Amino acid sequence: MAKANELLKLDNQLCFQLYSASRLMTKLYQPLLKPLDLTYPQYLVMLVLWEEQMGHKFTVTNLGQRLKLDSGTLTPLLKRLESKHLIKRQRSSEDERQVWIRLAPLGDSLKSQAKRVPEKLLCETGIKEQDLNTTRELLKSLFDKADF
Amino acid sequence: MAKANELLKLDNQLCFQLYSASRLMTKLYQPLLKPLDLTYPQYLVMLVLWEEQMGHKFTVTNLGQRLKLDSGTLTPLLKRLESKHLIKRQRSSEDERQVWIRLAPLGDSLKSQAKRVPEKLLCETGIKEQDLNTTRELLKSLFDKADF
DNA sequence: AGTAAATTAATTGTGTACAACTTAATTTTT
DNA sequence: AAAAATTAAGTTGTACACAATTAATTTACT
Repeated sequence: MAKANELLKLDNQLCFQLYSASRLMTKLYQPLLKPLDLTYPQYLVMLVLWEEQMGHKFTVTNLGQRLKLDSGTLTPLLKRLESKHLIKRQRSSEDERQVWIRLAPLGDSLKSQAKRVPEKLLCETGIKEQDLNTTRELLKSLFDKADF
Repeated sequence: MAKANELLKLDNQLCFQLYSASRLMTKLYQPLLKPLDLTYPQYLVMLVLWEEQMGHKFTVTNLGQRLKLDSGTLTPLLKRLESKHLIKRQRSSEDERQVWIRLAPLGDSLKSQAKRVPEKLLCETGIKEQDLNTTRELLKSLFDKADF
């Protein structure tokens, strides 16, 4: 059937556009994150932490819900951030199952440098902020609409 | 500056929407690909091969350009597809640097099952084909426009 | 209270991604 | 033709992702 063949073509699949756009985006961020010594997923974790005041505590589960990542990904990533002295990991004494994650002073001070990253990205890629917002909204609504 | 703080918020970043949408998409495909015993990136490689007649030969570089993946990713992935007898890898005799990749009979026969995957995905997620097309076009134009 | 069920991180194993490098083969220069 | 540059695929090392499992703890329930 012609229809199924068309659907099967790589370029016609949203999945592939998303997949390659996402990886491209990571590559675009890389040179901007290198001075901060952060990988892209590490940067995302820091973004979440930076949204709150310095003393704010997150559990690993909190971060996971926000970023849609599980402990299998987060635990080693957070250990790497800790070894760079950007965050502190501390097992909760109230509930020994939980581990509190919070900004360390070095991680907090990194925020001012990070603030320049989004505008630099727009600038360097020549992406119009309007186009970017449109795409972002469309993606968000598409995935909010579907029930998963 | 308020503007920079807003830009820094996770939800305002297209990068994060792309990143999580892409991973979500992978997860949605997973149950559909499991019967085919394919991972999502393996499925993408197969899509490229299925676009051509059975005898068509691709080099690793060809596939890499199409999928925007390098040999460091493709070589082990292709070896896994070969071990499942879905493709054949054969070093070219004309140019010994190259390796020809082509569908094996089993890989070719898998195409008929794979044809159902895209429609099943739309069906199971309730995503409207129209919304999907709009997003796909917007993403494509956004990334074609930027010069990278 | 005491046990079952649920929750939280961590661990294990597989499979990408990709930078940087290596090796071998081919092409271009000189 | 020999040297230099380029190209193709593979290798190595690091860092995700994530399914499945485990271990420790807490909560719920009888």
